[in-house]
Amino acid sequence: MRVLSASLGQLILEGAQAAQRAGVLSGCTLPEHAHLSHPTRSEWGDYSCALPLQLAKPMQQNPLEIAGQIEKYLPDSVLLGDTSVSAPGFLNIRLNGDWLASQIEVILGLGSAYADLQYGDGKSAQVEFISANPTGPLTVGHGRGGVVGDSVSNLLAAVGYQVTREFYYNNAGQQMRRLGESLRLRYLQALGQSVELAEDHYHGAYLVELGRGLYVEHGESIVDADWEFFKTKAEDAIAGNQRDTMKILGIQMDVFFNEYSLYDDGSVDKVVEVLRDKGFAYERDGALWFAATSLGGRDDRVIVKSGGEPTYRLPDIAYHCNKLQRGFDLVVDVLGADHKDAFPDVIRGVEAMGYDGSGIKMLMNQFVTIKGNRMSKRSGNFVTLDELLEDVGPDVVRFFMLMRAAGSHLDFDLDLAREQSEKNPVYYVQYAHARICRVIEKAQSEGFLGDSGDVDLLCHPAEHLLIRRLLELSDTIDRAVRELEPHHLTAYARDLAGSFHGFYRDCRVVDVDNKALSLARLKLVRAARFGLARTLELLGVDAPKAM
RNA sequence: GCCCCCGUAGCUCAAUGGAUAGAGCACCUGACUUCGGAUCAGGUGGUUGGGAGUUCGAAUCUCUCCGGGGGUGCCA
Repeated sequence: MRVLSASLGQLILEGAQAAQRAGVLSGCTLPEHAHLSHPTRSEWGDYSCALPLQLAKPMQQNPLEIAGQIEKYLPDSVLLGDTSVSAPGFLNIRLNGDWLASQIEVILGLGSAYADLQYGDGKSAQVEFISANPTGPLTVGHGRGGVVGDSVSNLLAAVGYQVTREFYYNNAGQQMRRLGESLRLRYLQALGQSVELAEDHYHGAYLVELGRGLYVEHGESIVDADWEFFKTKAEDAIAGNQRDTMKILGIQMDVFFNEYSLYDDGSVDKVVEVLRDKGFAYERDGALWFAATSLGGRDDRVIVKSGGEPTYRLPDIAYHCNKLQRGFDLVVDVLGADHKDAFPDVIRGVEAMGYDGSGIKMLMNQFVTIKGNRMSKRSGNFVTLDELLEDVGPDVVRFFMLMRAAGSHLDFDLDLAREQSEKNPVYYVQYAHARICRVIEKAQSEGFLGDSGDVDLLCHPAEHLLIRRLLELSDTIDRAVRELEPHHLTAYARDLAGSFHGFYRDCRVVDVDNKALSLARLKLVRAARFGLARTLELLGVDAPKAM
């Protein structure tokens, strides 16, 4: 399917070109795209375009006159219904009702993939998200990144990309030592020893439980084990817990990329070697520095500490080189706000290594608060994603996380999320789907079978609006992919559900006294089911048949 | 100090340089004895944090100030 607003914009540009050729508009350069919007008043049609206003200056002509000429020279197209011009210079378009009705058959023919696009065909994309250290349960912040990353993955697949969902398993480095030490101390506490955790240890209750568990299992036999033993115990338990949580949230990773492998296969050493050879790395104060400033960065960065241990930046660069070596056309890093500043340095590192970093995009998501409370993992004061999921369920978590632009702070409204009523926007959308299923069942029970309906009978404004909305799923997918902003889907889901509810009120579907119209409307209802189910699928939210 | 993100209705947030800035929640008033009322229709509610600038046109772009968050580690 094609993006409707883009097709209309193309027609308008063709009209402008034709008017230029006819000499009624001056021959200035036209923009590549004509932007369309939905007008606020229904008498202005389905779409309006401000192109004439933009052209007024370069053309040295009155915008209303420009709009009139473009209207006159619009090419013949089945898409176009009434057109009009309004002050101060808008060109308004109403879609052709017959064409709209005919699109129902197109949707039914294509099924739930009807709105998919093809511009990613033959390309591959990798989306890295969550990538939590195995040092504690997933937080609601990880949940946001997870839901955003998973939906972006769905969206990329919907435009044709072969998508790999990847979790960077960050299990080397100093944090893991702290984790091992923390668990060792918790175990010793379980033995009754009076030892205290240091400030930079992990204080969460989950390690207390793990420590007790180790005591129950091993007694005092591991009292002399070192931090690495405890690190492995903690890591295994926590990673398993994280995967369980992701499963509940409906996230299925394709690859768990292990940081250790970058050391094992020499990738990390290779980065050091190449950066040294190219003069992008130098020694100072016993440490190895990456000369980020020579590549436009603000500060040079340590990549190997004076003790010989790499900082996180070094394996990060190696990892991103590895992504490009695997041939991905598009790489998306879904990062929390705390990792945002490190991203440009990684890209500089990748480019210093000789790769083209332009295909690597960052999707930053701001932190999440619940009822206004900040959460911090090291202090142990946080609501886990597990707890949130148990409280309100995965559908509500996913939908709420996707209601906001990723870059906006998200204040999770627990009271609203717990509300199982009309107040909750998730149920508004799911209810529309359940209602659709019920109408279809009702129609079958009343003997409306088969697909003989004639869609030409559908000419009610509420029907037209619903069809238009269904077609706009392509626009929504296109925009969400272009901007890497999956939250457009939740807004669309509410609009589409609203259009269906409006249609349901105005247009009775199952009417034994009007079989022909009933059969036609039934087709529209089935098409609406594809649209709503697909939207919910892209969001990762269940589309229930009853609720 | 410096860098980045955010600031929009009482609350939580939308809005691709375009028309009278939109939804949901809250509050108020209504709706088919028929397909699910978890719905629908209407109302109240705004100096888009303040100020200046660019533009025919600014929530959107620029500058400045204020407020919130993040970063500025040889932590990740």
